[in-house]
Amino acid sequence: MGRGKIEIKRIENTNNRHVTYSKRKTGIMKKAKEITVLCDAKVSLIIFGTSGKMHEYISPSTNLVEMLDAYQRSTGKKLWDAKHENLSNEIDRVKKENDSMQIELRHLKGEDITSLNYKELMSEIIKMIRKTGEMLEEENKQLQYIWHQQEMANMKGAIGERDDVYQRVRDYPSQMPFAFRVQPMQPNLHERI
Amino acid sequence: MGRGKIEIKRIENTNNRHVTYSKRKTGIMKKAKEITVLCDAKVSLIIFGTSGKMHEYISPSTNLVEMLDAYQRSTGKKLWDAKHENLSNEIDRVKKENDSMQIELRHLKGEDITSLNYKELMSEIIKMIRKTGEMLEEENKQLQYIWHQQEMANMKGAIGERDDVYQRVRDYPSQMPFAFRVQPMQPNLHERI
DNA sequence: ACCTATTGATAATT
DNA sequence: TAATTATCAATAGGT
Repeated sequence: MGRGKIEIKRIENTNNRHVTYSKRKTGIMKKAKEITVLCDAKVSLIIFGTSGKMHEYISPSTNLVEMLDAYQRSTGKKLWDAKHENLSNEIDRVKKENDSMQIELRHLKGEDITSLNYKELMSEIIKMIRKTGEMLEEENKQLQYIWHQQEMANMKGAIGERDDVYQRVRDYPSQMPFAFRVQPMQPNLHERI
Repeated sequence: MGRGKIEIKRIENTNNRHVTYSKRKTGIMKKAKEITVLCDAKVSLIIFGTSGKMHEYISPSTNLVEMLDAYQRSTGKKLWDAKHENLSNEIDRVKKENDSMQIELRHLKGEDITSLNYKELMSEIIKMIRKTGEMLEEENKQLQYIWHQQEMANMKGAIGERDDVYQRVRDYPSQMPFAFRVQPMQPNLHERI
């Protein structure tokens, strides 16, 4: 398009190259503006000439950051530098820490396993401890009762009553009168926990 | 440049607009390539049409990130500061979440009250349970031993030995031979917790 | 998509 | 540089 056709290859004559750059730069900018208006397009155009001078055109309906966001969404390419990566990585790291803490919390609260919370769980443990203690206390009472019975028998000096004592032991506790049960030797066991 | 002059304003006919977009997009891309080759220029061209489809051209001698770095150096505008700030804010947010969870965890584990962690606390509880069990088991053994001694005494029918039995009970367990100790009636107590 | 009359861009010249 | 202009390139509208 000019006084003669030209090959598309680097223009070696410096002056010619600069002149052509200037003219074509104007032309491409104009084209960018035109397609923006005519076709509702969004254009980002940045040109650096050999001199290092920069020229840009951005469609008025947008801005460069928005364009680049759209670019990344569209291509999946990441434009960020190392700083950006680092920040993203730190977010990931902290989020993972977060997750594991959340899991630990859930475990402690027992939500995911027993549907009991921490307080309820502790209360269950304490009940179990008390029950264990009571079972052993019952044993003690039983033995103390037997001893007591035996003492009584011995006091009377009547050897013949021994069979009766054995009988009572076998049927304990159903037949043992409540009045004979002794107090536990660790009466305040549960308060100590 | 066509069969008739056109005004540079939005083409309302959708089909015409899309056709024109396609043609002019091709044209501007070609121009970008040409100025790149002819004039040693570096071009970044990104276009989004109304359909949302993206097209780009970057001079082969460079890449988008390099172009944007040059852009920032050239204009002094910072393209990524906004992004960085957003990321930093998210880090802060997540870290705060983290902190409050850590506080909750410490409360649950009782670290702030007893300076024991959860495992240590549980271990203490289990020790206490065992100790409780053992104490009661000792009591049982003691009573069973006494009963056993009394039985022996009764078997012999010797009432005079009674004082001796009382003596042994008072000094228990230091003087009681190990061989006389009976097995606990709840041998697997600790495993049940 | 293709065609082509017509406008637009620009290379060489001044 | 800037203006001119002959020529080539791009494309609007029609098929």
